Amino acid sequence: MEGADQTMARSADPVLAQRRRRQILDAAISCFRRRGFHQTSMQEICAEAQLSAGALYRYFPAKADIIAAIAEEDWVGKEALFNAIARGPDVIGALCVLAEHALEQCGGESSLAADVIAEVMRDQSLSLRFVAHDAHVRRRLALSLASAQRRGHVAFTLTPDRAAGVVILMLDGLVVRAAGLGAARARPLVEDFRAALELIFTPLRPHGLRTAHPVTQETDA
Amino acid sequence: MEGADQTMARSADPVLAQRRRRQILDAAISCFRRRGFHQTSMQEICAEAQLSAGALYRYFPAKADIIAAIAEEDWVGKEALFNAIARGPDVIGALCVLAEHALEQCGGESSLAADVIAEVMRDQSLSLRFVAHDAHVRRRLALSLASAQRRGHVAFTLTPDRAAGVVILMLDGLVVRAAGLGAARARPLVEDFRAALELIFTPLRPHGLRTAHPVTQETDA
DNA sequence: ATTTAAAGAACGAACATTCGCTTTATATGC
DNA sequence: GCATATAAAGCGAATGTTCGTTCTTTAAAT
Repeated sequence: MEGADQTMARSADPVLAQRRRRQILDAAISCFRRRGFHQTSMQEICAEAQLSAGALYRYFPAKADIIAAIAEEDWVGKEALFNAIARGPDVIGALCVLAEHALEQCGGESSLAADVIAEVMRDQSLSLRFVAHDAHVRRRLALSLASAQRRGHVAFTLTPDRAAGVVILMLDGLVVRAAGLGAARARPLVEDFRAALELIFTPLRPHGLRTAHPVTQETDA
Repeated sequence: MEGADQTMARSADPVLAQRRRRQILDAAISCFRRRGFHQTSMQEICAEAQLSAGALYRYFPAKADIIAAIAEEDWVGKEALFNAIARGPDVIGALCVLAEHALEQCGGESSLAADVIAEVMRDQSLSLRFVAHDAHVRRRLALSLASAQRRGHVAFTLTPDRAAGVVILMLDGLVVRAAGLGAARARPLVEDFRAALELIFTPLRPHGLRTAHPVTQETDA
């Protein structure tokens, strides 16, 4: 066999490759936000990334792979957020922060949430990953809620799993409306979200002293 | 100037035109469900509708108009559903029926919900219509809930408007997850939805006999 | 000298839309 | 009634563009 250890020029640097991938992903995210997955051309992404088509295709073999990478990144980020939640006593507050965060991700510019879901519906490998991530998030949130209940930070009558389901339902709804209405118009919905949370999760005083009434004052009957 | 009132032949029949529009819309919906708005070609829609491109363009001047018509139709349908709700005593039941209905619309095949939202984000005229329809639905639901409360069918501590916001949040979440997970996997979420509703809206006995506690009973403190 | 990285022109396929033509149905003149 | 003029309805190939991707070439670094 001819030379395996001949001259060796310019070893492939994985850290530089990772940097390029990030640069491409950032450019793609920016373009996709502006025009959506299928209305954005590869040339647009190339221009935004200041890279040629040939170079880009060295890092992502197809457009679908860019989309998949963006979706994956999004889900991993969400998992991290959910993992960090509800360690403190103020579970409701933490969930509202999460809601605000979700809202701001769609702020000003368009979010990719709708595009990602649309893609998940039609791409089987994306679908599998989505289902897995979703199950993980729900399980994690249920555990956190159960833990918070055990520590006496919060009281609720639902199963932790069901409670997690409800919370996720509302958060997803928030994301959709933020996408459809824009962040500004969707912001008041966070207060609706909070109000619902306070009905579902009765907050308790850190030392067991209960609050008077978890909800708004009554209107006339 | 030659004949203005010469012979007059074959008057344009608006009912036939409407029939053709429907045929085209049905074909487009079918295609769009399968492949999404921007991955479906006009030729595909023509084939599905068994119509030539030239004929199709007589009824819809552009692809975007087909999309807009489908979205509009969807929203009008939703408004009708919300208008009919909560006339009876079982508000929660009616809302769950609505949830089931939303779920089944995505059953088996993909829904267009995500595609529509993605389009709304980037098309200004669509966005205006969406905001209007959304506001209308929310107002209507709030009125229905207030009415049900006045009649003693249900009791809740939230503002009717806030309550409506929460319900819509959850319903939207349901639609998204039905789209992402498929109808089968999303079905259990309807029970979560119902459980949440029962915490927010305490059902009352038809003759005004109130149930014991509008909110959750307390756990240990 | 050799290999990686980048470039960017080139590729065929597919796209939304248009256009000139044909068919079809009807209202009129005889 | 029949022929005919008229316009709506429909057709489908053609249009020019744009697409995602590939390929050949060049630059840089070891």
